[in-house]
Amino acid sequence: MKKPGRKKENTALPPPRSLKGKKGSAAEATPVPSFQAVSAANGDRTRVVTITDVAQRAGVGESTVSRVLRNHGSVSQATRSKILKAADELNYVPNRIAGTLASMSSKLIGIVVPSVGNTVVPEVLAGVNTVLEAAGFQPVIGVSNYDALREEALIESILSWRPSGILVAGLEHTDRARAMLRGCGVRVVELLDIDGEGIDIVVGSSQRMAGRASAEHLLAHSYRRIGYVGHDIRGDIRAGKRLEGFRAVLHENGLNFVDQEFHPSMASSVEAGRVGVARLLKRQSGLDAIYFSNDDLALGGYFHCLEHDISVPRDLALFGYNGLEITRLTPQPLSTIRTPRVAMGKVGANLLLSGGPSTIVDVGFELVVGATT
Amino acid sequence: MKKPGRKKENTALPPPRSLKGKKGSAAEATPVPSFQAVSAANGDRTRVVTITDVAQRAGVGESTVSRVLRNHGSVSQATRSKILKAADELNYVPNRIAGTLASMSSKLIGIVVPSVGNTVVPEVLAGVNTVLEAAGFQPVIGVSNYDALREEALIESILSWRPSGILVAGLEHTDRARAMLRGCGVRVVELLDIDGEGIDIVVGSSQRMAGRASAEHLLAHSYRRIGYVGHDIRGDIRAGKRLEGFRAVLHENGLNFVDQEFHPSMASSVEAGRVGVARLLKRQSGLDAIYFSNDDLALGGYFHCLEHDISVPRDLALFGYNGLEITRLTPQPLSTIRTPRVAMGKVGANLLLSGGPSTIVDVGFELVVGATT
DNA sequence: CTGAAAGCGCTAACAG
DNA sequence: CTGTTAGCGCTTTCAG
Repeated sequence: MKKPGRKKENTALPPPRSLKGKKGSAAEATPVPSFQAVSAANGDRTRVVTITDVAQRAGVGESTVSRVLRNHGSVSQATRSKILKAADELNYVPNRIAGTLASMSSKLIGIVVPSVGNTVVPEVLAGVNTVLEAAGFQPVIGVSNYDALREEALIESILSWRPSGILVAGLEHTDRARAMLRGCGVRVVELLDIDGEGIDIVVGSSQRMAGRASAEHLLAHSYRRIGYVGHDIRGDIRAGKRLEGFRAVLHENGLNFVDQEFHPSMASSVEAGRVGVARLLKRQSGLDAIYFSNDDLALGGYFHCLEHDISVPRDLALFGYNGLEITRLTPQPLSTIRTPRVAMGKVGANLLLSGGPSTIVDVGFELVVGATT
Repeated sequence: MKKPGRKKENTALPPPRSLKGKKGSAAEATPVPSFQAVSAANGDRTRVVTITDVAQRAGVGESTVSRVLRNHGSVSQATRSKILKAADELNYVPNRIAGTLASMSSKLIGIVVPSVGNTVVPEVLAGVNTVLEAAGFQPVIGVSNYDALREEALIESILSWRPSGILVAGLEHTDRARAMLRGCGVRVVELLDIDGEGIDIVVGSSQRMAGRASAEHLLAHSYRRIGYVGHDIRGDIRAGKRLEGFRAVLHENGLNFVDQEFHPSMASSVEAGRVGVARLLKRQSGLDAIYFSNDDLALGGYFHCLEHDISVPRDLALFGYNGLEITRLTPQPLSTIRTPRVAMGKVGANLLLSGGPSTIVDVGFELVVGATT
């Protein structure tokens, strides 16, 4: 007699732990020895409740249970409630891994973001999440830390969960990452930026135009001796594009940055802005305005000015990017460019789920004239 | 002839829209038709490459491919490279859904957080992620918005992905949520707070003690007419506990809050702090210090003072909670309580994966005496 | 060192 | 309306 493959254990199924100790918080003296499902080798192996258990308890077939639980197909009210009751009593939690494999369509959505330094990414995610949740999807997230190779690895890893769609930040990816996204067979949304070639759906605003708008604003306000303070933008491609746009306008007007300072920190930060401005001013280049890679840095610069009694914008004008909530709450609201991040996330997620054609959505940006220019 | 079961569809799946107007960036000449797929079975159905395809191409059995790909079990160098080559050529991306189902152990970790308003949660997640990633785990995240029922739903939903562990914020959950966490059979980590009854592993710091320490600090500095500015703390239980601790100390000293202001906003925010302080001061209660539910609020209050030339701390002292980076970069560093968030995340994730016994880890906090008290 | 085959838990035809 | 059954793609015995 052959006995290949794994044999189904016949271990006695311990009564489905009815945890419901009810009776309130405090009490609850359940002895739970060492949690983790009593992996106690052999002996009493704790098995998780399956649809089969529910079916048996309700005295019906598995498929009927499946129908009821997914609320799909018609089932008599009587059977339905019988099943629901059984499921509840057994504390049944469906196994979506199995469901996904069987149905070949998952309720997982992959998301790869560059960082979670400031609130920009979280805000976008909040928008995305609103939509996903309403549609019953669960996000699987990866953080690349502005590292293209890490991003590539994350994409591969996430794709192996066979998500129904994937959202990534920006348009720049390694060739292999792009190839994977192209070939994975699911919708791809690239968020935040629209300057470049997209894969499928692109939702964002032009970084270059934002940079240009910032420069034009400063020039229109007669600032001419402009400096730049940024973080390490080798990885932050979008910050680089803004800088490029800004610089282009300067050039078109026969100008250039008078001085600039790059903070070696990878992530943008308030501190980088503070330090950068301090250094720049120490060099006495006679600046009348500073353009920052984003609001975090601008905020830092602004704090430096506040502390050192540098009158803004009389002595020095400041301009950032993002339009973070905090920038309109500082003693003087900061001049910046605000992007509709939550909306961007919602739009992206909606397009991802909607199944429409590939598109590019420019959500635009708004130049916020604060009191620092 | 019976033909039950599902027949494999032959529907032509539309090729994953190649938005690409080609011409791409530099290289990209790789003929990679369409990544991971196109096993163009019969017809032109875009089928995803499976382990079977790799096995066939390499002329070996599936199990051998599995062994090589998981780097588990011994395989001759020759076969190994043959397989690796085949997998590469086919652009094979393993299906972890299937793998998880078969092995009954996933590389997914569930995470449920209350919000992503400020950087507190992202920082904890960063710590968690560092550890998870290094161990090859992928986080599945849910955001509860400080809503216990939503949290319960999220926990259930996440548990249905059969994660190998789950991290949640705080110790307060609905009875059903707690029951699910207890009975799910995997390790559970409760982060941020340690004041209460934990389920399995608890990593955080005492909110109550933090509140007490704040009060003691202010009293020690002779502030007596203290006010409170907070957001809607019905949902933010931890803020409530801090307030409770603070108030307890006041009572023990025969004092009480002179006045208080709760901003109806659910999430904490800089604006709530600004508005709250403005209202409080308008009532002229002769306050000499204000305790905030957290740094966001404190920051808002500080900005109000800066704008209205209220000398801090001479006219008014301010005290927050969290120790966000920005609080030490404002013109005057804010007095606050700093918690080791990244470390907390790391510790939590490590314990989750390590398989040790249930424990409670108090990561403590540090009272940062800034310039606002 | 390698292959065959039996499931993992669930979904989706298909046949009552 | 409901049960039966054949997989989903992979892992894991078990037998060469």
